[in-house]
Amino acid sequence: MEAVVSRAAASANPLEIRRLCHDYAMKYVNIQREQFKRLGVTGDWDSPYLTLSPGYEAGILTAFRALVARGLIYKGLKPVHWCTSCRTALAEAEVEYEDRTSHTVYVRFPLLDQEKKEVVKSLENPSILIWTTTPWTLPGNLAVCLHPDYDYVALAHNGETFIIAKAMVDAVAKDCNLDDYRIVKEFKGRELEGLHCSHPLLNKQSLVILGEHVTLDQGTGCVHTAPGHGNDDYVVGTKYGLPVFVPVDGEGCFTNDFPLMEGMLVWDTNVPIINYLKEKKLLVKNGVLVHSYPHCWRCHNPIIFRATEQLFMSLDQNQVRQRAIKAIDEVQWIPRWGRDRINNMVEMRPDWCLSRQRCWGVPIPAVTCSGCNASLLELAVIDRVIEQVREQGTDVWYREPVERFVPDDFRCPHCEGKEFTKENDILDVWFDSGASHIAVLEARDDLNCPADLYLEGSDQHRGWFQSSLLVSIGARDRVPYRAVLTHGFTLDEKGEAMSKSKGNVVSPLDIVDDLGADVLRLWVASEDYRNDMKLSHEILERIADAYRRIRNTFKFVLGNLNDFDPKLHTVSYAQLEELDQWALHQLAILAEKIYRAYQAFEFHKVYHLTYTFCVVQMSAFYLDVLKDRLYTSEKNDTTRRASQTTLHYILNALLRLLAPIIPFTTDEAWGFLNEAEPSVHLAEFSTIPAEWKNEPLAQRWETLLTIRSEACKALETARRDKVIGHSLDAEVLIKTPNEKLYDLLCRYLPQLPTLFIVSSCVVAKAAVSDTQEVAEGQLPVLVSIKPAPGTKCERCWKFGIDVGSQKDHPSLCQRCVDVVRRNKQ
RNA sequence: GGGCCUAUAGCUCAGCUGUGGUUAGAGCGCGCCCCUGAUAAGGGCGAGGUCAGAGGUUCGACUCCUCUUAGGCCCA
Repeated sequence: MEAVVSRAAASANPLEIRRLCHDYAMKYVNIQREQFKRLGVTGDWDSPYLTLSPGYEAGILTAFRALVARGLIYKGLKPVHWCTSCRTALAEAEVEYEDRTSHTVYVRFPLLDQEKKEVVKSLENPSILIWTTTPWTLPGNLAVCLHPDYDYVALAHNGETFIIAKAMVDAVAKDCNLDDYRIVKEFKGRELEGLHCSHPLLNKQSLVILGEHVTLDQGTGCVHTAPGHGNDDYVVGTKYGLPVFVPVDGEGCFTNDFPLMEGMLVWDTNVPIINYLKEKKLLVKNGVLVHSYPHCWRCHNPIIFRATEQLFMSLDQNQVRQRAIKAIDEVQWIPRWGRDRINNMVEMRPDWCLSRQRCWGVPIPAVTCSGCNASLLELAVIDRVIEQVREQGTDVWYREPVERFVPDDFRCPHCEGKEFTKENDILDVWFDSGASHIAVLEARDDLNCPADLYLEGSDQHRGWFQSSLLVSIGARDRVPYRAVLTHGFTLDEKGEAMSKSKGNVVSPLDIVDDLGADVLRLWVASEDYRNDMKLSHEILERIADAYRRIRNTFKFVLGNLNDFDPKLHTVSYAQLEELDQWALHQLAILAEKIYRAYQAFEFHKVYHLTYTFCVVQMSAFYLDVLKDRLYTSEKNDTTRRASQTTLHYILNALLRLLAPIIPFTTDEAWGFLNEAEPSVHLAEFSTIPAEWKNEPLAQRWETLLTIRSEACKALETARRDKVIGHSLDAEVLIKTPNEKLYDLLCRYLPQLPTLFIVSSCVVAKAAVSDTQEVAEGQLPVLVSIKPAPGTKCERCWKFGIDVGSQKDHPSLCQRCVDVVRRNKQ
């Protein structure tokens, strides 16, 4: 962001850049806030915590102060991108890659102590051959790095021996015109660890070390290593305890650490160095190469890697690392492998480089003594900074003179000096976010630390989760969170990452515009977020279908509750039909499973459970069967009111259960339910009465449903044979040899036509032989279909022999006649 | 190259979790049919996987181990 803003305002001062960055950030804060609202995200939108607010900034510095007080902050050298003409460090985003022609050199590093290792003892004038495109970094050389597991060879040529990687022999021999060479020895890289070579330019030694970063795509497999001039070199050098040697100053000129060319600009030394190596017979071959090389985005000059003083948080002082690793096991990681992921990262990571050479951020509250040039981090100074930042924000550091932050009686502890200048660097932004448990949780009365849950994508095991943990352990010696949940990433239909260049990006905002926020939310809920989630046209289409189905179920139930007032018409549980009790049993089971799924953060199970419930239990069975009762019974008939009571319970519970997932739809439906709470989001998950769960009843009904399914199969056959069209055209005959089944069927005989949605049913005993064909595991029943006897009642559509028995209602069955007559009264 | 993760029907998920064992389940979609009093709806029936691939352990593996392939996140 600072780069974007700086490019727009070329020659702005720090305060101006900071103002532009602030406005830029606020613009996106507001955009994002509106987007979150549109997505139905719950939040305290009027008082978000913003890392750029004065209170938060003071919190960041409070965290930093605690680390200083515990002795965890130190200065060290670390290589950064450095522009020699701008005299400044560059962030990754400020580096642009352009083609550049570089000098390439093959240089021999003669072995000094070949007698120390058996494998090289007998070699004649052995040296390790390196290749580099930056000859000017050779003065900074401290080591030669080999891969421990690669094969290396000793290649004899003209009375001397070169050591290079076996895989590179052909390329190197060709490049260096080594015609008749012989391979005299072969060994693994690790066998040479600890040997010494003579330094090509300085009167010192170069250590042979091992590193996994060594590659075989270019060079010799032996890497010239200058810890002050490269990140890999720095990291591997640190492992071997090598110093960070930088013979180059801020203007890109050699210091007196390389007396031979002291004061010369590094770019001007490549040729002199090559000539010098030639003289010393150390150069095997030189050439040129066009390759992509980092340049400064501002002045377009090539940049260098140069170690500069940076501020670090130590992880091994006070055993921060060990304590963090111990603390990781106090946290619940969801999914569980998150523990291994962050554990490995904390175990392996280097000390945290906290300083950045930028101006948009929280300034490091250090002062430099003008007398002795010592950089000072003093608690007394930091406290004054915190105090003023809390009131005025961190601009105060840039706006006010240093005297405002240094107590009058303060003297440099090294030289008693009393003149100081302010530090220019800021803190890493990961420190900003990593301090939220101090800047927010500790600061707000309505919040507590540790937090119940941190929730982010799995990339944050290296980001926020880790920075929070390290700041928290370092500054407070406690975990910042009790649980950490991570989700995967959204991928395209093939499971590949979305990117602009691939053109497979699907914007969530477009989905919201096309299908609505609840459909997008339903999709999120439907996927198992613990893995990566695929998004495609088909998937969205499926979800939109499912959404409509759920919404339609709400609509259907609401329509049938139109004349139902729960206060007046509710029927007691005991008065409900068994079918209704079955439905409430199913609801109770569903609610139980959903509670469990929510508690386990398994939202996709909530989706699948409710969706299947709406489709299978409700739409395809209960609601379908209920239509006869709802449409043809007398308005105030107890059984009709019983069905409405049940529907009311079911919808009420469903809306509460789905409110977190489809908040807009459930709240809209809730409005028609006339409940006490004005919004479903103010209602709680309902407690399901214990009596609703009725296992014996459920088991009887499971059998009935199995028979129903047999009946449906038979009805389908009859439909195919043109015996019937609608199921109400049919009479079902069920025969079974099984006593228990027969008794069950007789017991429920009056209800069977309703359950099967047919006009009549007949149950009969069958001989055992009749059902021998029935496969094992299936119920021993035989179902046959014939057209229902009688004529069709105009009102309830059922066939009956009693239709027309009343002269004043020639097209109605007796049941309908009774209802019609009573309604007239 | 390293750490961690994923791979079950067209789609989304079950199953496999330190406890391997009859014909691998569901819903959607699809096909065919019915209905028209949930209608930019509703109902029924049906066809689809041998569990990414290879090898191993075992009497027996989707389920355990190894490798390979494809993909993801984070590093290098």
